[in-house]
Amino acid sequence: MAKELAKAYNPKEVEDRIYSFWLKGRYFHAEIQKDKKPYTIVMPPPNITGQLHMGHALDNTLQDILIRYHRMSGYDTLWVPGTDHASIATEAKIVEAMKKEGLTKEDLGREGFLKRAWAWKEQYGGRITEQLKKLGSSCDWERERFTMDEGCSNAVKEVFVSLYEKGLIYRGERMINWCPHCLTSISDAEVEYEEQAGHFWHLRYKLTDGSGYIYLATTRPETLLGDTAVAVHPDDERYKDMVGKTVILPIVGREIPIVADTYVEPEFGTGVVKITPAHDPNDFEVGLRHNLDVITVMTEDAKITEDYPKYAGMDRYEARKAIVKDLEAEGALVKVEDYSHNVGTCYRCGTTVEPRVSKQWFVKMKPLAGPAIKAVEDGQTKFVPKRFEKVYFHWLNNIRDWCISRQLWWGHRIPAWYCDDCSEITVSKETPTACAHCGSTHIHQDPDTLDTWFSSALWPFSTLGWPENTPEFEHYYPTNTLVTGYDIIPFWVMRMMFSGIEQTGKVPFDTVLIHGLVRDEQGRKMSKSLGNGIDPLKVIDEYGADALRLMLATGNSPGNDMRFSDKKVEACRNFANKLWNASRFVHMNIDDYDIKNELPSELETEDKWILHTLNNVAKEMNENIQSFELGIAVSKIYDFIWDCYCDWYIELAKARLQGEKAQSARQVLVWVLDKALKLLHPFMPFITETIWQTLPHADNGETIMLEAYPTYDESLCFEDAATRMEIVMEAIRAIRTRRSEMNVPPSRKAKVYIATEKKDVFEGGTPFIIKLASASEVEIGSEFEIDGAVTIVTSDAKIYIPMEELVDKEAELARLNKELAATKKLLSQSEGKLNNPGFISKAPEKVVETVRGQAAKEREKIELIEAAIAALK
RNA sequence: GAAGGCGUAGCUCAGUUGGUUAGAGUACUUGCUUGACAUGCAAGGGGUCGGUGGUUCAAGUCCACUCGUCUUCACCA
Repeated sequence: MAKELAKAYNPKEVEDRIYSFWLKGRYFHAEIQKDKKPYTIVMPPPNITGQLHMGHALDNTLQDILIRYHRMSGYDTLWVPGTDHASIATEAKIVEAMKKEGLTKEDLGREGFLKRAWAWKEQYGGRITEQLKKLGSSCDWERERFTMDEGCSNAVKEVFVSLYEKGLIYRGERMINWCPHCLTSISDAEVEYEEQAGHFWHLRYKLTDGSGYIYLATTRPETLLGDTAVAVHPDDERYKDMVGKTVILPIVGREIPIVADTYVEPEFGTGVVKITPAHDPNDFEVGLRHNLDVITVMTEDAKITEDYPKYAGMDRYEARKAIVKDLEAEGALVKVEDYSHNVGTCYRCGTTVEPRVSKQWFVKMKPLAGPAIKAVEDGQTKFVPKRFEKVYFHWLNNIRDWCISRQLWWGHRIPAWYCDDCSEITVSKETPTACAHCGSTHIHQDPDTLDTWFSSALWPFSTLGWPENTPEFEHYYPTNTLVTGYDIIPFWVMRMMFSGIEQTGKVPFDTVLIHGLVRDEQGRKMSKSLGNGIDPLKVIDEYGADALRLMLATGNSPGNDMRFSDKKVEACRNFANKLWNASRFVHMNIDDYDIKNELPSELETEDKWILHTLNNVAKEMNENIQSFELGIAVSKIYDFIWDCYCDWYIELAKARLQGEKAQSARQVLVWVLDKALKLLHPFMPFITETIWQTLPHADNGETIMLEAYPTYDESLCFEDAATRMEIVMEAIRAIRTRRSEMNVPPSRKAKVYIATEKKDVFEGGTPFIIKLASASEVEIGSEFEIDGAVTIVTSDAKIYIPMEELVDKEAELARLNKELAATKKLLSQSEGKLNNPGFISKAPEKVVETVRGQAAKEREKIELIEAAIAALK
């Protein structure tokens, strides 16, 4: 069967079949195994509105590599998948769809709307998880969770109530970021700032006592309607006498005070600021300090309220124009300047955020941030790369209270009830029937829902059954590795940290593996608006999931952004094909024989060399993966398979497969391929499984997924044989190079004379020199005198190839002299080091030894070259 | 304004705790229908590791300064 394997690897033929095979075998499923060490990852839950993009592909590839590696390494491995309800995104999507039918949320009512939202979730919510399967993600689908499922909802209520009871959740009237389009509050982290061209309107306010004017400037003249003061810096000499006086607010005619506050920068502008406590966060603070009135002048959708009939109903930008015009008419406008400034926008819809005073629920952050900072400082949780700890600390050190209420319906409803009689709040996990304070039954629940991130923050433990002390929670928590992009450290990582510590008393994971963004070929961020996003599913379709995974796992280092390019995926696809064909070669040579996956009792030098090399690769890969150097790890097995196994071992074996030692060659071919497939499996699961299943392996092995990951094996260390092999390989390369330089085609064979002191090494290597260096015959001796021969010198031999018609004695001499000079230069460098007393006394023994050996080789080589030159003359 | 990243071959990027003559992929040049693979094989050219100074026996790697570039956070109305 294997002999009929297609000439090129076709991932489409195998991927779906293999994935179903894995599912059917339930190999992804975790059952608690108390005798094994657990290894747990919780998947960052993609939004149910989402489509798989390159970011997910990268994130999940890295997780799958870690999971598969640990599963093969004997851990009780659990990868919990799931999705996020994404309150604001989902609600926006549904409202939009309803709009097309001419419906609004209010038309359906809360219940009707939620019914519709759940239906939408049922229909589309699983789309992204299906897409994740195409990547080969080996998550435990039987444990798939959703942030709004019953368990997660219980956890949310539990946490809300507990934080409320500890006084860490409060309701208060604060300045919050309000999105006039989404009609909800959003948290500080959800505001994105962008530079916008605007204007600076310079105004003058008349002092009430008629002593003149005070000059100031604003970027938002429309907020003037809500001004309740003008502020200057207390130490500003220019205005010292004015503090305490009042001015007349233009248009409105209100008399407002001039107050002194250090918030004002005397250097900036005129050093005078108009204060609108209801519509600017800084002004709000000033207002609190000076006991100013808070006058809201805008409605929720950012239109001027009925309190100002002249402008009522105008949106903020219309009102701005109208007010500027009126200011001008009144003579209050001094001048207009162009001015570019940063404006906060809603991360979801891009609408300019309107700061607004409103009653919202907040989490008190200071007491929660402290332990979260300490946990990372103490190393209970480590960031990889470490530098991202700074980002984490920066956020936590500068954190403000977290606004968690959202004026949305899709989400976890806030478990708080208000009493219509005594106005007290009852917070409870269970729906109360009466006010906890006065016993009145006239209570109503808060209409708001919680920030999506409130439930995501609990994900590492809510998915394991918390607040119940389930066996899963007991066994798999704390989780091990959290894999995510640096862009969501403030949104998510930080919140999981303080939530985990506060609720469970333990950090939620020991390591945070941070990766960068996948950018487009020109290095731009992939975005919907640019339309430059690359669909991972299309890439999988064209090149295969393994190729995509390999591309994502290599070519960049942790935490750095990477560029996507077809060329890179193509190179990875070629590697898959290379491996496929190597396996095809193995099959062609073993299928007619009885081959077991075990090493022969007698090993040849080349066998020892490949085993020795493989053994070192296994050792290093384990180290690399354990320290999260996944890209380095996979490049090692890539190089091994391509350069060592294919380009050398298979070629070496070809000579042997015709002779009497064929059987042992077959055994080694299979054995090494088997190990190499296992080493590669976490990175390229589909092709490795496919090939592995066709190879001889122990009867109990159903899947490579559950095979042991190869580790270092003392008995496979063949230092000496490996060196002997390398000597022969060096000679082969040297001969090839010379032939190539002289444009001799491989078809033109020539006899090769090797003068060496290591005769046995070259005797063993003779068949390889014949096969791989186009030699017709090899003669080995101590010294040769040959006229008109091409001369090649390696560190261990002088090689002559008699090809008289090609030999230009002069050129040959020139080349040897050049090489002599180069080698002498190297030697003088080495000797320079060795003659340096500082080097000898301070460098480690190992390094000194290496340089000594090097110098010795160089001396030897110089002797050989000199002898060759003498012979030529 | 603050913090951080990046600068290594034409291009995209590796380079692990400082330690042989700095690597890969791709592109380029040359030669090969070599019974696994042209999605391939063999060989080659191409780098003063952004610059200057310092630490060290030893610097692409550590430190200081500097130039260029990108990102995040903050922000003065």
